[in-house]
Amino acid sequence: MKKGQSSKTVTIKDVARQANVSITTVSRVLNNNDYFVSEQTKQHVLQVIEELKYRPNALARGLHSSKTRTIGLIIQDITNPYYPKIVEGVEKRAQNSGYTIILANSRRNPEKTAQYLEIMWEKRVDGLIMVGSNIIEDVRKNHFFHESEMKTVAIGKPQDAMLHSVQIDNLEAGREACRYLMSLGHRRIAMITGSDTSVSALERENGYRQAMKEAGIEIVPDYVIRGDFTFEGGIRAVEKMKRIGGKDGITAIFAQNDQMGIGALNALKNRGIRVPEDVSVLGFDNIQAASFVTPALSTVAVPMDRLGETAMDTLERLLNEEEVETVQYLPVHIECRDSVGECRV
Amino acid sequence: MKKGQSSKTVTIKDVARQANVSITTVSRVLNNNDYFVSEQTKQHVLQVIEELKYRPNALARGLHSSKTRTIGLIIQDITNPYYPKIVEGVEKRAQNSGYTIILANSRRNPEKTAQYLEIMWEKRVDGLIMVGSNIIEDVRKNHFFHESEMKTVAIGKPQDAMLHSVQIDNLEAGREACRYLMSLGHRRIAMITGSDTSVSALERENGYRQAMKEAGIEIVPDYVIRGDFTFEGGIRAVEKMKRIGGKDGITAIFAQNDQMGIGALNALKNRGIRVPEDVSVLGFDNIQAASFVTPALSTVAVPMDRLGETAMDTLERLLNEEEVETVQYLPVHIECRDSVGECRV
DNA sequence: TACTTTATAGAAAACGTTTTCATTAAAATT
DNA sequence: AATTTTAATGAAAACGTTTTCTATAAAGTA
Repeated sequence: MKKGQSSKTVTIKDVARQANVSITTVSRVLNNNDYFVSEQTKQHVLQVIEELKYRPNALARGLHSSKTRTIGLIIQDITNPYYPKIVEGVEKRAQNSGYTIILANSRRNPEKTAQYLEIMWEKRVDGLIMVGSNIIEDVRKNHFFHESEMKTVAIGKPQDAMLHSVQIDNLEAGREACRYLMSLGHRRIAMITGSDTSVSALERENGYRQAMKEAGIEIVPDYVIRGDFTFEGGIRAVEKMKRIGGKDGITAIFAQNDQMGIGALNALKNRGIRVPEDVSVLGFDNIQAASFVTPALSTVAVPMDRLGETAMDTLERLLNEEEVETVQYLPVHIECRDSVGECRV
Repeated sequence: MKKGQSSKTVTIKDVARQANVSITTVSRVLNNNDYFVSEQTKQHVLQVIEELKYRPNALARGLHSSKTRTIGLIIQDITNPYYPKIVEGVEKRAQNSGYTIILANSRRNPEKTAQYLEIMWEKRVDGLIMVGSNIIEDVRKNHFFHESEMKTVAIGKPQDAMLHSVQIDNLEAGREACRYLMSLGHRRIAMITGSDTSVSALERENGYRQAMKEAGIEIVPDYVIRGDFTFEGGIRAVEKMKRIGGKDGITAIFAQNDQMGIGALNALKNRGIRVPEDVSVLGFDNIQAASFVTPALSTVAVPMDRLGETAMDTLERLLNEEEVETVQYLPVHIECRDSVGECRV
């Protein structure tokens, strides 16, 4: 423990001293505020900075400017295969433009969301991206969210039409999915819904109902089974279904997410029902596991990476005070794999 | 756009003025530095704080104290099902003790890692958790990492024995896995290795070799097939295997991660080889998809959440200047599902 | 030549805290 | 009653930047 050489972290002062200029000048070359500093001094200062490996203290900077180049990303549950892709999308664009992400994983707990918002406010994040209707609502009602007047973009459908958002059109997606099944000859199409608190779930269901109606097919109430977005929920749903396949059984199952779709696949295997020969199964989301299972799950592919990327792009434009359309829809497509086939009856 | 009432954000000054005390006093009640402030004033100030919904500016605080209550979490690829659980583990503990996470997703790019480290240094994170040997090495060699003298804990095996780390014992895990298969009567056990740059992969392989040796079984070179930790790699590996099942074919396949294990499952189905009747398949990691596939994949379960939690706990103790053992091993266990059975030949 | 402009630079205030030091009033001790 | 201790408070410096304002010297302009 020697005394003299305490390796203090190098500040702008050190650079100034070493370069024989004022800190003002250093600050100027640092910010490239070409505000009048001679090329010569500039180069010299730059060299000293390099020598000393000086990096400005972001706290000091932020304190003064109230800009932190940090954004908050609030999600429900990083463990859900749906989210990591979104996170990556956001992260990609964020890093690209010099923003850092504070990750807030609410674990579906509104209280945690509130805590995180308070922290985001304390840390003066420049903006916020939030994913999922629940979160969006939790945030919208929060005091500190309003206090901060944070620029925000939602991934998903906000109640408040004023909020900027990036979404997929769940109704249209449900409709298309259903039409796709009908185009293969299916008429007796069952649906495993999402949890009844989910807005997306409801819209997908409406899309399905609408498509059926348009095709003049009456929906047997038994064909719509409440699910909960879990693997087990998918299994239970299939167990509840009466007749599957055969002359007047269900010929196709449309699950509102892949987890349930995969659950359905497993339950069908257990009941000795072949997919897609006896019944087709269509999922939603296109998580990685969908391509791992056998038969590989056909699904409505949500562009999760693009959602993240677009959200970050939008946020950035908001932060730059540029105009952006309030709601942006991203297209889905149907990823055809092995679990959906033509109707055989 | 009225002029007078610009809703300025409320600072400690506002609280002080409103409460008719000095900012020193406010600061004192804020920090609960029970340094001499009368109960009465304290309550009064607290009330004003509540009224004004005042929250201290973390930047100003951090600037003064050089403590930001923020940690950096550097991972390779959030999209890989292995990581989200770790992230959640870290996040859980972090939030619990008032730390915020800056997420750095390096996307396997050393340059990005370097950029992130620079930012972490600029933002004065208190500590760092890094996951995976590559990352650990990239970080270890980085200038700003040393500059910052950041407290760090690695998840995985660091080259530098001085670094604190939380790990599983890959060699022992490989050994146990292999012994488990042998205990079911398997002798002709193939291994699909991980990428050859991975330290863990090498150790798991060594464990396997050691177990085989201990049992006096010679390893046919053909039985060890280079993989790359991907689903497709698992498929290709199985395609390369000559005899599987039957009198003197391979009776068990030990894949070094679940993705490859699942790939193997698919390839075997394609070749018309039954699992586990003809051949058993054992994976590694225990990702969610392992329980989704059929037959459900038996696997060496890595406690990913615990790794994250323990890492954060350790980091916290480091930050509190407490003593912590340098390396901590967490136990794995074998998750028995359907893809492994007794050897039938 | 005398005055204005312009390029370059620095001093000092500000950002919102925490902390050190000083001050006062009340209480305790002599 | 005079002194010391202690409880409660505030003023001001510090943290590391950016920015505004001021100052100088060189270069143009009249």
